[in-house]
Amino acid sequence: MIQASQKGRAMSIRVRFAPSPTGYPHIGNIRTVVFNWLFARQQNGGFVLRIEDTDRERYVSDALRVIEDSLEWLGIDWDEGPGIGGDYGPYVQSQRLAIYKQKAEELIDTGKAYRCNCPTERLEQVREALRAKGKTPMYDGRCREKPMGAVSPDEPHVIRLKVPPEGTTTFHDMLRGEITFENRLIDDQILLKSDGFPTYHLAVVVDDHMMEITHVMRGDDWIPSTPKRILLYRAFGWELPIFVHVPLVLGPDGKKLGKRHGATSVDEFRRQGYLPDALFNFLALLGWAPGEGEEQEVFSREELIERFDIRRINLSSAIFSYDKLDWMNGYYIRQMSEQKLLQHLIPFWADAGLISTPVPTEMLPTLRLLVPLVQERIKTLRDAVKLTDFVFVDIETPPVEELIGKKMTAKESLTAIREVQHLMGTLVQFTAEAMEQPMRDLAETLGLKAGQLFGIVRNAVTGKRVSPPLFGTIQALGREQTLKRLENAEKALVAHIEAQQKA
RNA sequence: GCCCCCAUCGUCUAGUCUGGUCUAGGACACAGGCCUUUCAAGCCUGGUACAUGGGUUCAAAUCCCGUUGGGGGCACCA
Repeated sequence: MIQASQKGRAMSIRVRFAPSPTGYPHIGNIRTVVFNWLFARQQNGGFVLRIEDTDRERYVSDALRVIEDSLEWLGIDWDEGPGIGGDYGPYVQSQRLAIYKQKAEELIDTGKAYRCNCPTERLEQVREALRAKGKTPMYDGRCREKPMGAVSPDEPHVIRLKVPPEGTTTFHDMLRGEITFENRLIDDQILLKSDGFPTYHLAVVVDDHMMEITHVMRGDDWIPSTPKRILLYRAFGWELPIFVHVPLVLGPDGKKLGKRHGATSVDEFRRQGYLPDALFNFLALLGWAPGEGEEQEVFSREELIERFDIRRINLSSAIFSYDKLDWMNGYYIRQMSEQKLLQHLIPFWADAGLISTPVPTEMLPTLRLLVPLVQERIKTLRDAVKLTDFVFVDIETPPVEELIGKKMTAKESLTAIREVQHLMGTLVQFTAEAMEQPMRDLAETLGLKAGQLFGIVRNAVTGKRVSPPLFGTIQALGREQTLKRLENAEKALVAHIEAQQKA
């Protein structure tokens, strides 16, 4: 953690991630967080985590914990925030209510805001009427016209911003330039709700100002409501931060990524067996590219920090490609040391109920044998489970058709199985290296292609047509299990041949 | 409905700001091939894109305008 910035460090940039604990952080928001974090780390600036828990109705109790866990898992650290504090705290908005209230009252005193006690039903009616006329639904300003004091501070009410009825409001976006809105289409935004909590607009402006945030980088779904906040900054007489609206991340259907798109929360990606470094790399490249003819796709965190450039963020939204993420994750897996991969794999085997944790010492050699076998075959860590489950649990003897080799009879297959049984039973060293050549020799002796023989054995021993390399698999399985499964296969073939003869 | 943003292969993108070097490059995915005990991995090859109409210019993917398309927003939600 770097020391929280002092006011004197005017040169230092400060950005923030300000999630609302109404759900788990999803991958689209996190992509924007990645941009913020990369920028902060590159500029040696501050990265602030602030919790915007001003919606009491949608509050999810464990969301804060999951948000923190997700960030930590992805290797995104923050310099100030809940738990660790900082010079600008508290960093949880529900602990700052007095500030927002005071700021809202200030605006009433200066004539920039007013109290409104219109009931919800009336507001809905007003909006509906405007909608029916094809106009933008918004508040009609009834309470705005009332004399000061008409709505008592003691009765239930909200505080609204007085938006100029005419003219335009323009702000500068670092990526898009000037964006202009007509004031007559901007609603008299509620700043303070009747429950005493601020709305997003008030809280974010007050906090970004007080916390000296220099760059407000967020999704471009916030563009249409930005003028409301620009007006707020002006009402307070505060300097504007630099606005950077980054494009949204879309689901495969082209719509804003959300709960309906299946696995979207960071937590789900973790559970599915994605590596944090791979996900981070992928996310950094979603809507941003180093350019300059660069064709590299895999970047270390350090490289990304070094090369990230806000100005190179794309303007159009990007569809989240699970295919490319899978490829990248597989790539990272292949780059990993076997020892490291083993450590990553253990929790997944354990979750599947295939092994217990802590891993029993006698189980470790088996796992170590399995790692190189699966390493280049899996795209996610969880893929290893299906690829190796037969090593840990008993298999069903496969249907007899699977035990008969290509272009072979049942009898020939039976002979082959018996020869393999003999071979496996008499091997001095039960290792992949020791069995490969004898097995190849055996195939030749039997007049079979290696593939024919190995196919039969693969089915007999793994119960599958597709498996990791056969000899490594057999070694991992061990002599006892191998012989047992070969015996079962032999019995199945014998039964099949007898049945054929009777018919 | 109104407002705002955006527009290069199916997808992520390079190239657009500083027009010519772009018969548009890379990656993922897909197809074929090689390798091979299956599946992968790896290597090789292939197809697919400047939304559209008008300008400006000797020259436009690149600049301007319209159209179309896509997305987002219009709450006492963030």
